[in-house]
Amino acid sequence: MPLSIATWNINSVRLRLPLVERLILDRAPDIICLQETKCPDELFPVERFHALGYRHVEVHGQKGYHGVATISRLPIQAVERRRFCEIADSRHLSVRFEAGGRSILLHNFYVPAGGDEPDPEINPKFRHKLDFVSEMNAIRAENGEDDGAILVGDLNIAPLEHDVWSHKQLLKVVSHTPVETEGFETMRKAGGWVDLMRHNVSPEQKIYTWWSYRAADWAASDRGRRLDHIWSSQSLVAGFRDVDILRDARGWERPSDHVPVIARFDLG
DNA sequence: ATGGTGGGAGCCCCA
Repeated sequence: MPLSIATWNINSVRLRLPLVERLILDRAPDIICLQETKCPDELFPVERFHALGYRHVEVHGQKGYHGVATISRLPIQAVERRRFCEIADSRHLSVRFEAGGRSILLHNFYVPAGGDEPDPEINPKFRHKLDFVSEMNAIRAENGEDDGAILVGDLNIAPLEHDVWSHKQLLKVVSHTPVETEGFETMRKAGGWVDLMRHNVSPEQKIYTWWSYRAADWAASDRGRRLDHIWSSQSLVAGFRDVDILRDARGWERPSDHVPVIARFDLG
């Protein structure tokens, strides 16, 4: 049974609903995980997704900032909307669904960006980011209840050298500092997670999913970072097929600064 | 060598 899961930081779901519709028409992913929806739950455009064949919509939003949503053609049940660092931000939603006779838990995350100054002593946003990632150590790929798990989202960290356009120039830039990248990889491995975007791609090859709005020509300068991720439990790796990064979406009209990433599985 | 852009709220926050 084929299964495709998309993750996309949409940067306002109401403003960019036409872009999500374009993704649906082009790719028809079975499940779409959005971040930065910036939409209170009662104003989420649920009916539009129903009309497009996505009958199952779970949201965890708030006014103005943050917010995640998981939109599905397959039946899903909301499992949890977790709070991290004892702050009421809407940054996590997990759902359960069945595919190929297996029960799968799907986590959708929006990790704090962390501000500009990479010093937790003087920048509380950076402290929050480090604490948030540390608390993610509790999110395990094998949980004893499900047959597998997938974790996606805007994790706001580019862990490897070739996840950024210039490793050397970004070592002191939030998203690629050693304290972030090391904590991130430690957390991923401790949780039993496999980095699917790198599973069949050489660590020497550049991968980006985000390009800043503050570039005169994002495509020409191509100063990107891999901030969006798709992980799975070891149990789903045999069924994993490939990942597609929709770079073209960065050039769509009024784009998000992130592009959709789609993982395809074939679960027997 | 610095500021560049964008969304949402509401006279400034966050990315």
